[in-house]
Amino acid sequence: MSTALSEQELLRRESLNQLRELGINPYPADEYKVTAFAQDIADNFGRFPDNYKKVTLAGRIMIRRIMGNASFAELQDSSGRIQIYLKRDDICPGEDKTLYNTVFKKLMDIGDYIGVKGFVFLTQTGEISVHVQELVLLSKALKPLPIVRRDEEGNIHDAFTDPEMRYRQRYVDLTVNPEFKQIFVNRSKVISSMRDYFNKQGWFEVETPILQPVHGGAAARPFVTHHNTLDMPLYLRIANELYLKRLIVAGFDGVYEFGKMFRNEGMDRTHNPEFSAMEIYIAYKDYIWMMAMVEQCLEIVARAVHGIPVVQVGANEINFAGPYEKLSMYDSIQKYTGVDVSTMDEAALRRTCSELGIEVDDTMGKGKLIDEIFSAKVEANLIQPTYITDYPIEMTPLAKKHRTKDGLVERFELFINGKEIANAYSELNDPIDQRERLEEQLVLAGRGDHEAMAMDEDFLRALEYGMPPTSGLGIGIDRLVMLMTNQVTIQEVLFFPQMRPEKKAKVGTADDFINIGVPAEWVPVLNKMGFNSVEELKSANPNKVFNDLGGMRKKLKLDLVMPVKEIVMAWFE
RNA sequence: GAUUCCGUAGCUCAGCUGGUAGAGCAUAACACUUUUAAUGUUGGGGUCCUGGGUUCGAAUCCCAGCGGGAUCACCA
Repeated sequence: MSTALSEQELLRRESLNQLRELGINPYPADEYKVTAFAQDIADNFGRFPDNYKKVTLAGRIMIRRIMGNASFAELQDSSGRIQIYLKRDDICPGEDKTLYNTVFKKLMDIGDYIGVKGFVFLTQTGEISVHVQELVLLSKALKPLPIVRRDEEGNIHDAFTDPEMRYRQRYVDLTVNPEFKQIFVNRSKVISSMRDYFNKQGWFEVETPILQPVHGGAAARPFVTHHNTLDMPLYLRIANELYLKRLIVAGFDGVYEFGKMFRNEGMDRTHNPEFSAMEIYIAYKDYIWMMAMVEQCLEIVARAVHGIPVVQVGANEINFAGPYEKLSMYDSIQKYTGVDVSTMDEAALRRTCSELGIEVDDTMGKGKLIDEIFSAKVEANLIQPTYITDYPIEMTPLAKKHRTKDGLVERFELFINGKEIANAYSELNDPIDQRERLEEQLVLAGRGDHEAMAMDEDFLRALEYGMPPTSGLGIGIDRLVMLMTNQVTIQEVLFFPQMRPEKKAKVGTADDFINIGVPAEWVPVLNKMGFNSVEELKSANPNKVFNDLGGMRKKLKLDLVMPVKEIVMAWFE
């Protein structure tokens, strides 16, 4: 798909042609050996000026200030920006001043990648700058970047903030708003510090199927696809829990996986259809042990990102150092509503919900009703890390029955800043109990709960061979990253959040025009004249098009060979 | 899915009770050898999201659609 080109895009394409005519390859293949970075120079030039007498940098031109035979520009590399100083007679020591007068001043643009060699110095106004002695073009940019300007006080003018454009064109966002890169650097630290911690404990990183014949391990609607060779439906995983447990059956003591999960549900600022989760299963442990492990792990993560365990999230200071508060689900409901739901049956729970003003429907079982009360009345109050423990058995088909409390399971969820971050069980390893619990899910599914779990016979078979007592944990990585980077929306912590497809511009491709005989270099001109598809062109008057082509050539000062009339007429046949 | 706000130049945005579209930056030309939101002078650049309707006349009012934001609902 191509779109009609703007004036600036046409000019940049014309500059591209002129560069080639000057014998300059706008997209050279050679390695460019970089020896210095903007941030390092800014940090260390003052102390070690001798180290910067010969530097090579590469990056994009972001600002130009041309003053006759000398110019300043700002070069942006992966680490930051640095000012460069170009003097005509320094980069063009001989008679030929083309490199400065034409290439730099006329044919290069904001956004182009260049390489510079030179020495670092201090300008009269005291700005650390690179005095350029050699300048090369590394890659020509054909689309103009949005211009974001910063003044002396650091105020940002003309900020590029439209969320739609930032998410759809993340490459533009991170180029002109490089401060957002830090979120993704911190995201990487969250994941790598967790992985380091697990590996140090001797746990084993694994990969399990994303395409699953049965979608198990969680309650959610899946994406369905189809495998042609097997001629069967496959589901994108909503969880990997049942596969990781199979690996515990197989004899690994500790297995973990970072991976994408896919849920065909709503999208909002905390939900993306694909999201990242970490699940870990450790043999011979229980959920009490797991709480201590999570405390240790999250403190390490917070320190990896911030250096300290205390993280500012919105108006709250969250302390990730353990131990965290522990509250049973029933106690938490009692604490925040004053109602004791521990002995209620389904009918009593329904009455309680209506008294509390909570909407329910007929498909909801006892477990779901309790969860509704919890979600509505308790969750938002849990700011500091808090373990909610001992859930009703009905809402947790994969957790072991509580060792002492009837009707409950050994489960905790970790809430931080009012959001669920982690979920853990003493895993159910009694195959007969597991079968009954999954059968109860089928009953719920029959009542219309489309999130009830499916039966997985192979998983049950694995349990029948024997799974050691095991504790398992899942952590929502995106939400953890949101906490660690103080972001309110999941889109800000995903490079490429899901968006509706862009509206298709109703224009033909350049190839469509070329196929009817239009020279490639004239296609943008036709677009400029308003012909965005071959059909539009063919419905025009051929003689007028021929005349207008000449007019456009003159108007845009295009250095193109005018096609002869017969060729233009042939476009209309 | 509901409610609500928004969609104008490459970018950020003005545009009143309807009268043929404006600014800053970017861009083009000229000047300028230490500037830094560089500066000065002069230009060019628009499917006012799309499609209907009302009207002598619509960027503006009405309807529908598309896209996005926010809030709510859904979502362990």
